[in-house]
Amino acid sequence: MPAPVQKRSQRTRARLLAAAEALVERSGFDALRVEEIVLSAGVAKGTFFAHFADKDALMDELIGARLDAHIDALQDLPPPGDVGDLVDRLMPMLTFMSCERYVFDVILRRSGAAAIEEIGPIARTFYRQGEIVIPWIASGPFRKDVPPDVLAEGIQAFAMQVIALRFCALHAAQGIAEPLKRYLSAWLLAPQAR
Amino acid sequence: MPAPVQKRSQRTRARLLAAAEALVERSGFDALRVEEIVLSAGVAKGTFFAHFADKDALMDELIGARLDAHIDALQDLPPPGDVGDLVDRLMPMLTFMSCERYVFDVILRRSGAAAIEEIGPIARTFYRQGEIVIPWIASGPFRKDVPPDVLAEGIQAFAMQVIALRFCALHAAQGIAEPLKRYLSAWLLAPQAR
DNA sequence: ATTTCATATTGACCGCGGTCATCTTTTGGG
DNA sequence: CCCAAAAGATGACCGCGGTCAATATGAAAT
Repeated sequence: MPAPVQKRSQRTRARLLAAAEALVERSGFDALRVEEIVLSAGVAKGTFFAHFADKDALMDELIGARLDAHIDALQDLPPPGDVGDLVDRLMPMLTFMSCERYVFDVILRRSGAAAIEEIGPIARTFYRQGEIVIPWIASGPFRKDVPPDVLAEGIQAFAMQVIALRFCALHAAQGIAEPLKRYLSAWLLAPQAR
Repeated sequence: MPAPVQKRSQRTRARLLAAAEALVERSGFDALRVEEIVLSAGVAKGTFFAHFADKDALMDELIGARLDAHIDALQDLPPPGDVGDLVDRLMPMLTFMSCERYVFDVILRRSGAAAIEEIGPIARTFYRQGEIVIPWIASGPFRKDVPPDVLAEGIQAFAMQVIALRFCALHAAQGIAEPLKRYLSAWLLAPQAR
């Protein structure tokens, strides 16, 4: 982890990531086992933990990569025309975030930086999402009495809330988009505009 | 767990809870080990899991009890005069929720019901909190263009957001109350009133 | 080439949550 | 009072994440 210097080390790390990716492809994130990864990559167990602080750090990498791809797709779009637009754009990412309970748990644990210097991939995607959404909010048809960065943080808070509720049997029936649109209409629009 | 019938069973369960409580008192929630609990309670390990589905279920019980005490303190109060009042009332509970990272993790996992029939203590406290806060919102000086139950859910979302941010090194410095007041001022007040 | 030292790798081992076949105790019916 | 069935308790065992002293391998210095 602390700056891999030898190229052998880089290859090993790449093999571990590739093996993990393949296993996830086959049976999902929740079923991923460190033992299977090292077996498939042909290295010893200890080697894994020489490259990743713990299993969560690997998940951070894998999940962060997918989130990043979703964020990339949002880049360079014009501001959304209304709340429905906004939610529709976020939906692919939110759907992935809620594809497995375990995935959402990892995201919750990792969405904040563990330390100032070492911000993980997932935490970085939250930051990137802000960078994209804030200008949208600022130039779109949304309330102006609250700073756009605060509104953007609120969007993340409500998104997490909706996903969390989705994992309860009580709320599993309704999807993510509808409740989120309800929340964000209240959050992003000035009363007279609603 | 499925309706304890014999009184011997009830005593064992009570001993387990008492032992766990004592251990938490001494060294906190995070350091709690099932082995220590059963050792201290004088029962076998398997017995523990005959009374609690898993360790989380016990934590649900312990943490839920403390949350309940905080909710009790809110009962029968008049509506808060403003957002600051509201946050001040919630602070004791939020402070407990953020006393340990592990405690917050358990609350996150358990705040939704696992199944319709079996709502855990923590999920129940979230419901209770709603029952108390909704009338406050409805009769207090807050915006009326959004139903009070939606506003109450938003309060919970923002509270979780603020606590989650507190566990990041980047945001640890600022407390919980100030950021929460900022969010809730934007959430609960109509623009012209701010 | 040989030595040397930082860097990588190894795998036996540990901690701890959770399981289950087996044994013990309680209870209700005769 | 006795006995069978249900309820409860037991502890050896397992899965899996994570550790660490020992070992191997690269690369720079002589």
